Amino acid sequence: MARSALSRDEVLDAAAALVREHGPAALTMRRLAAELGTAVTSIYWHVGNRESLLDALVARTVADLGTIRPQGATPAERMVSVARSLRRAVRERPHLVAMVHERGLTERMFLPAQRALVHEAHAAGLRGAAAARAVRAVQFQVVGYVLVERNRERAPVQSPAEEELWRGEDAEADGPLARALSAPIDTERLFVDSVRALVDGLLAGASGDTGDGAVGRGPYSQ
Amino acid sequence: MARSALSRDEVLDAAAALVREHGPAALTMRRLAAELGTAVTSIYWHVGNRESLLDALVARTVADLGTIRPQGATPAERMVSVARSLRRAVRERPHLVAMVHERGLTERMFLPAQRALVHEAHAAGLRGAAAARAVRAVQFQVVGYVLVERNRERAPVQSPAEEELWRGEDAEADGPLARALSAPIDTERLFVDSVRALVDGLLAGASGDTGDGAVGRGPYSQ
DNA sequence: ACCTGAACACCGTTCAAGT
DNA sequence: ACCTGAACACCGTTCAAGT
Repeated sequence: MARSALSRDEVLDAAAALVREHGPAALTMRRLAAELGTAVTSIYWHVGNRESLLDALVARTVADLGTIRPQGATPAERMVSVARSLRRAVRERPHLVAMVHERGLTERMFLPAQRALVHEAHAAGLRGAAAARAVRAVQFQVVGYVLVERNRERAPVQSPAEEELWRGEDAEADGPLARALSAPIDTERLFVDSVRALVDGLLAGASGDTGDGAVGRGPYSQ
Repeated sequence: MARSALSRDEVLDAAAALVREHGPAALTMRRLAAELGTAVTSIYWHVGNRESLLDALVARTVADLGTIRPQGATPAERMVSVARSLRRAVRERPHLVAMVHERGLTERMFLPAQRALVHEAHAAGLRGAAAARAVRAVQFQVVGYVLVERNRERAPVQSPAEEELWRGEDAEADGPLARALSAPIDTERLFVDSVRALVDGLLAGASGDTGDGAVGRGPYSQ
């Protein structure tokens, strides 16, 4: 006997929950059916096949990450806030974002953020190619950082890695360096510091609503 | 009748070839056996199971990317050369590197490069925590860039993506910006430019064997 | 030491048949 | 319109049996 009114959204919800709680490998059509209390084939009626089920899940994640609300008093602060909220959103659904990444849609996922960055770059007084360069620089930086960070977290114990480094003549001769490199990274802080430094650098000299409207010759203002 | 002397290396070679030519999905135990002209179960004798076969493939890739020969007259040039050769190595075996990434070993893969960077940072006169910060900044930048780049290449046609952006008031009001953002990125150039800018910025003011000992006037001074 | 086929439990997917 | 079980071709893996 069938349970009543299985809907496509219900299927997607259950699939997303499965991925969230047990990882992508746990998402099999049969297990999903069991979870929903239906026959495997019902799922096919609603979502076509596994591939398009994953597509839908990925599309959903892309949409979820599409809501950007920049916060802060200055364009620089708002750009940093965009970066931070993106990073937080990614960390809340790592598996799903990994699936987005596997499907090559990471950039697509960050498009709303790109639009927000364009807006802020403009507000900061950047125009034309310089604005485009700034937006891309920040975008690459943020996306790249998050990917690297995710990777570091999933990485198994790198037993030989750290110690191997100390055997280098350079590290051996420089105690503080060795200690600094062996200490765990405060990734939150490194992230914010990097983004802020980059944004400050990119906006330096641009005229905008940053206060006094001073104009200068910044590194990227050529 | 068995073919003579199947070796573990032979299995790994065939597996790597399969991944290189047809992608990771094509690497099934049965197909691999067919490719080698042996029974499926022979493969199990040599490599244990599929998981450890993949482990071996990944370990091999990590080792392949471990040979770093910095080139250039100055520490800055040599750091950039490390970044460039890493990027090239990744692009030669995208599937295998993706497998390394999936297993969370990207950072481990870049460790030899980190050592090289430590050496050059030292040669440039950086010490202690400042040297560590510089090395990590470059490492995150390079790894992140390569990951983002790979992702962009695999991404399907982003039909709504580009046009959607132009509808933004900011982009519409700024023709050069819109054109710049719609133009394809010269990723090779953007990569080298970014790395060079970062390295210059990081090394600025440090005393080292950079030639005549002249110190740059600013992070991005050409 | 190395290889083999048979067998098991699991996949995704199709299809004719139900209501 | 929606759901079902049976069946198919494919997996990875184990194991007893060969040489």
